[in-house]
Amino acid sequence: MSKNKKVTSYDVAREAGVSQSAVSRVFRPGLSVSQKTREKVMATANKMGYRPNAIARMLITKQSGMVAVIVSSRANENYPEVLSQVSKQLAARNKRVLLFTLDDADGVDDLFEQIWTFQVDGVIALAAHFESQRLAQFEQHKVPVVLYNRNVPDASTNTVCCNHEHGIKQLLAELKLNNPQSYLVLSGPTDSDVANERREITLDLLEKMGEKNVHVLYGDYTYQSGRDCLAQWLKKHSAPDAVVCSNDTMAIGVIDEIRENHNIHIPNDMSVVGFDGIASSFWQSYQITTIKQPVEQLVKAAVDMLLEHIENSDSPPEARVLTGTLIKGNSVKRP
Amino acid sequence: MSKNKKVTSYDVAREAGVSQSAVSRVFRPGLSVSQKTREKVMATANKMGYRPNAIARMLITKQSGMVAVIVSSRANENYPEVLSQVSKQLAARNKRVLLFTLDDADGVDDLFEQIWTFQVDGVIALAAHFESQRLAQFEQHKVPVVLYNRNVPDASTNTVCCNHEHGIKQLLAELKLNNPQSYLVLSGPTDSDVANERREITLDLLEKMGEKNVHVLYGDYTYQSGRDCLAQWLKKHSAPDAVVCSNDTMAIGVIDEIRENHNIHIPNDMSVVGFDGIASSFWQSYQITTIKQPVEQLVKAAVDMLLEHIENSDSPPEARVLTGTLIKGNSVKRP
DNA sequence: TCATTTATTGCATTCGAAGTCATTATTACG
DNA sequence: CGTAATAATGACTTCGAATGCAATAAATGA
Repeated sequence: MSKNKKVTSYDVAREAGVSQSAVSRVFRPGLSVSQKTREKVMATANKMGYRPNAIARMLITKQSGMVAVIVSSRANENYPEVLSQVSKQLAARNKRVLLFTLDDADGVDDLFEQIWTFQVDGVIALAAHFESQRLAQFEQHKVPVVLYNRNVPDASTNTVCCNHEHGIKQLLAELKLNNPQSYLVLSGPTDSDVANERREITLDLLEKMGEKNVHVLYGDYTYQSGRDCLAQWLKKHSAPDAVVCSNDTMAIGVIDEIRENHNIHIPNDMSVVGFDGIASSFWQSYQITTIKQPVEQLVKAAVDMLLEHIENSDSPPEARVLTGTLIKGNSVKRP
Repeated sequence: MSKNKKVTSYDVAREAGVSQSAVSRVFRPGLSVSQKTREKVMATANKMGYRPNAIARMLITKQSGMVAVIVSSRANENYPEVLSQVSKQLAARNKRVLLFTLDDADGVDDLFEQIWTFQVDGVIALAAHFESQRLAQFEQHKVPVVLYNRNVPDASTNTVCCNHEHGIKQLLAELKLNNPQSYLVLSGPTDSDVANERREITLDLLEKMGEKNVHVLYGDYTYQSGRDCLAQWLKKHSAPDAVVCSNDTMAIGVIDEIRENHNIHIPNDMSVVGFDGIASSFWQSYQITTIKQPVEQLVKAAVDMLLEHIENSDSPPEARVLTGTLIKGNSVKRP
């Protein structure tokens, strides 16, 4: 029945007839306390409903035990799974998630203010785009950061990423089995680094394959944009043999648009591939041929890396690239 | 170029030739500081890269500015949207989100420990089940809490919820247009309060409508469980005329199962309804008749309520019930 | 049993900003 | 110009737990 004010370590100490230090030591693991006082303190602490105040602890230890997780609105549909994994895996390492959602570029200034003032131990950014000068700030403030799902060429930042080139190569090989004569590349928004990377890799590979008949359209990763792009295209052009989408959601949109408004059969008349391996890409009605990102391993890599840098502030930046798995769905004809 | 240690208000004060109090005042809005010192302090602060330490502030003000958001694994597919809304709306009210994911009942003890130690200003629980004795703890610790998407009968807790009864009534009325002879109710998991509520309401209403041929199956809110339940059922029984699913994801599973393995046409031979109005329920290939939850308004209600209780600790508990909108899709035949 | 090592304990200080209060600088006004 | 009212400022204390250090108790060995 705690009346009105919070119970502090002093209150417990007084009640248990020990010093405040003793109480503190009982609640810190691995410190020298006799069995007798430990029990005595624990008993009174429980009785009084005492819980150590993490804020005070943070102030003195200079470790907040919190990791800022930044979710950009450009993160695609697999972000809920990623976020849930991040939370779980950080919890297992005794870190809490301070969540920030980033809507537009405007919010970045404020976001960074928050990050510095909240003294987070580290930062994980999901698919967010930061200028390199922003990234430099992390170093200045000595806050370790890991970029999830982003490749930074200059290699001075910690990144975890799925191997886009390898994945897209596999997808294109799968498409090539049917020897398509025309390609439509459905890119994500140009303000998404991942989208740009996927598009450029796709175009490069297609060029290397000697494909001439390649066109690019720009969506925004959403279902509707997948539909709209395809509808738009078919108004003026004939159907492409293969559609390469930068993510599964747009691929689903493409499939639905074709189904509703056009007399084209997938995969017989047209092939569609996606990327990510989100849950709905496996649904019976779609069964998209795609690359499934190894989310759990990616997150594990990100968390491991972040904690390494938190514990060891001078470990060098690192880029980990994991390989996704090709899912042979039913949106590409199998000869 | 901050060398190694963090810049504190004292450092800025010394550099700017003022007292620490002055620096503090500059960074607190609405306090009496002359234009001259304000500028002087701001200048040196910027030069030195000073940011107020939120941890220290929390300690003295006894306000962490953080709200714990608990996401239960039982939260269904619309939780990413909810979470994103929560984060946005709390940010607008100058609160940060400390995210906790709750996997199983085991984690609850630990979760509550964390909540108390981190001195959060309030808690929003998404679709989580807590024993009433747990809820009492919030009161003891004087931490305001709002349960999202949960109805608690005893009314001593703040809750925000979609009007299940009204919604389900509309869905059943929609089904009734085809005068179905048999109903299959596909419930969510029994350890989810929302699932139980939706199921019981459904059964009550069906009984009041005088329907005799009603059967219940239990899934776990997932796509696969929707498929499995229906497959299982059809092995031994004939197809029901109407399937009432506790959420959209299972409804999608039901539709896909029918499409793949059975010669039954939806909606001509069988009607299916869902609940939630998740994005994929609108997709062309499904177009489920469902109730769309007013997520933004629900979250706004939750956030408003929480902040009201944070600012005014003796305001009485409140239950807000918002009404969802019936989406007339294509999974129920329209006479 | 006594000296010596080792395990416990308490005191006092620290973390960094905020707020109280008394003091000083400004302004307003008769 | 003097006085009252107001604004601005700084010294000092506070929040609650952690920790270095010194003091004390327990354990070990001779």
